[in-house]
Amino acid sequence: MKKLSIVDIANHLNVSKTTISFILNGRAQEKRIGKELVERVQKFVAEVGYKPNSLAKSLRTGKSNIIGLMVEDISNPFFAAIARLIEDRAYKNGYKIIYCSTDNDTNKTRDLISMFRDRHVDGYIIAPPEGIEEDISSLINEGMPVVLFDRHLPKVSTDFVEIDNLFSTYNATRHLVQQGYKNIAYITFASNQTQMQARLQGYKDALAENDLKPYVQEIVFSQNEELIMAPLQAFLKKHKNLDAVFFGTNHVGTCGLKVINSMGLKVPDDLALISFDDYDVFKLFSPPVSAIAQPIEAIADSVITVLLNKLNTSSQHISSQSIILKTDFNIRGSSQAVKKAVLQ
Amino acid sequence: MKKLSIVDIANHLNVSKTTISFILNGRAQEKRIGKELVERVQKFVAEVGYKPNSLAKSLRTGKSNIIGLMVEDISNPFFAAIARLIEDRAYKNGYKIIYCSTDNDTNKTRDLISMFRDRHVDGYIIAPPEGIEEDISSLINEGMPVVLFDRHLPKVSTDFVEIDNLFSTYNATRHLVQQGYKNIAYITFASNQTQMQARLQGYKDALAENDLKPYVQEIVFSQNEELIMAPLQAFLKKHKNLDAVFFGTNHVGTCGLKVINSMGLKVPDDLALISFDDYDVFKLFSPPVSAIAQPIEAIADSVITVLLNKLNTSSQHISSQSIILKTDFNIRGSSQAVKKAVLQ
DNA sequence: CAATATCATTAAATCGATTTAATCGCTATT
DNA sequence: AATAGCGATTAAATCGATTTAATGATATTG
Repeated sequence: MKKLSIVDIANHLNVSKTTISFILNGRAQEKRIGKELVERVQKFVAEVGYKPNSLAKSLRTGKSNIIGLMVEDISNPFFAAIARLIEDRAYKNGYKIIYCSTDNDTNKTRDLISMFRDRHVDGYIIAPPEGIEEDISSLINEGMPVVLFDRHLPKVSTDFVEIDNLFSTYNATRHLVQQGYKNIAYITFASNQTQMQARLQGYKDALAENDLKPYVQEIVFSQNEELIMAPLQAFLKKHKNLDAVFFGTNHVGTCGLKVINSMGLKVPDDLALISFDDYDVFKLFSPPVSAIAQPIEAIADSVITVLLNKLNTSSQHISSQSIILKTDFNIRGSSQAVKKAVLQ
Repeated sequence: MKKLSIVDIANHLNVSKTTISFILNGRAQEKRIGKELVERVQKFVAEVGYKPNSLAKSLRTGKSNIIGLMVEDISNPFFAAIARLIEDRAYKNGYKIIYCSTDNDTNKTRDLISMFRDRHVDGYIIAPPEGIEEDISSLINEGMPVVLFDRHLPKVSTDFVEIDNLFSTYNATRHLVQQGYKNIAYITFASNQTQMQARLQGYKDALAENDLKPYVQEIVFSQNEELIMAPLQAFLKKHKNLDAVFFGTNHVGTCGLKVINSMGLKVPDDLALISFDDYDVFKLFSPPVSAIAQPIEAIADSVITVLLNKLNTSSQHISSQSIILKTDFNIRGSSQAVKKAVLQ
């Protein structure tokens, strides 16, 4: 029982395949096709469960109804959650997702973009690594809808969705200062990506305003957690005077907790903590760790809305938009009184 | 600057497109095409960076080099990790992944399978929900390579990769018994899936062997964590005599920890804990929670290896295989002496 | 009534590849 | 000298849709 093609349908009904195609694509009225013919075709198509071959369709029309989604690492809970929400919205709008993890590797990303292009995806959602500016630009020049998220590329003018990174860390750091902490470290992955730089800057700004000395440790990213924990531990051991630590990403945060646990440090008596990204680990740590929660749903919603918009309006000359979303600062592990004071 | 097609190449070189196709598909020798011609074509193709249109290719050959991956929920860290590993291996072998989350919803899964089929994916990797037996069977009957994982469908004979669920919970429960715990509860999601039933059975078996009374709480799955935590909390409040709790999945485990935290229970003095699936939360909880770790890499490796095998050997009459992998029982939060005793 | 519109439908071209079957020029065989 | 065989290449069919341009039939118009 082979799959039926449009020709089979046409033959069986003694109608040309052109007519079938018109009817199935809702152009019956426009083409003034007889009402009973339309019904007869629709009935038969429903009966045998015919579905047009989408490869053939794509080949002819140039559309694939596939969106390419490139995250940094699908096994990172932040990206997994975003991907999940985007997937749902995309499917509801008739789009499928092909996804992949870039590992922030420029060459890998380049390959992946070329594979996506090859597959004729209709649009791209990308958390871009550095160095990929030209490839993205050429996509855009070809008229491809591209939405960046989590970070952006200053040299590329396109739509992107981000959070207010600088204010988030600035605000949280200021909170630490107000609590009376003096020696506040910031530990992050070494990266020139916009979001990482903005977060670092927010921290520095808050310290500078209060004439405090910054302690920054940048760690080279690695799949191997040991290689993250080792320098982290060395840093903490070197700076015995620290009374608070700010983790720049969820991954640094969990690695940091492991180190702190293994060193037997007490939170927040020995060391107060804040992490970027909120996450079960931080809520369940005892005492729970304060964290900056990104608005995952809003990010996913914005990304897909912007992209669908671009897909549906063929005019390429809408000026691109940047959406900057607010984060939530979830203060934990401090007394009720302090919470109130900070939240005003 | 439009994308080049094989015709453009052919015209430019004054050769037929047939020849180009043969050369590009490595059939030059077989077709005895002149050596310098081959070189001339290859040089030009490399020069202009021509890449065959894969849609057209798929349409003609019926192959897509796409693997459909259906997990329960990509935002669940277990599935996210598996997906990531499968993705890597697939890309290395020239396959792309289209993935989706089934939510264990039979109807949604049916739709998704039909979408995958429509896209002509070459093979399927599925963590199947119940009730999808017929759809999977029909895929297999059509000659599609299908590999199930995490669970299997008893009424469908196909390859699958699983862990030894029954032994895992049996062994861990027995450990609790040996530690002297008497009132051990098992909290899980209500599900007839094979892995869930096997885990439950392992727990029951261990208790039965020791003439202990089982306390089982089955919770209806929900996206909303409140709806998981509420019945969980009610259960714990009802059975004040419990001295240990076994969580059947990572999600139940983290929700359980939240409830236990909010109730102010001390672990393991008030309540000893074990969770299925190991996970940062359990390692960082204080004191850390014992957990059964699935061999993520081995699962992903097995799955993709089996599938690639099926894709490469066209003969469909290799008997299907079931791969059952061992888990690691990570005992935490007990004294060194006890650990040694248990591990022998 | 011839010319023109309108209707309803369809033949044929097209998308960009693969693959089958044919072609053409030579050489070897009988 | 006719035929067969081979080597190198290609014309044409095919995959399954969409879309343009055309067709035949009927209705309208001046």
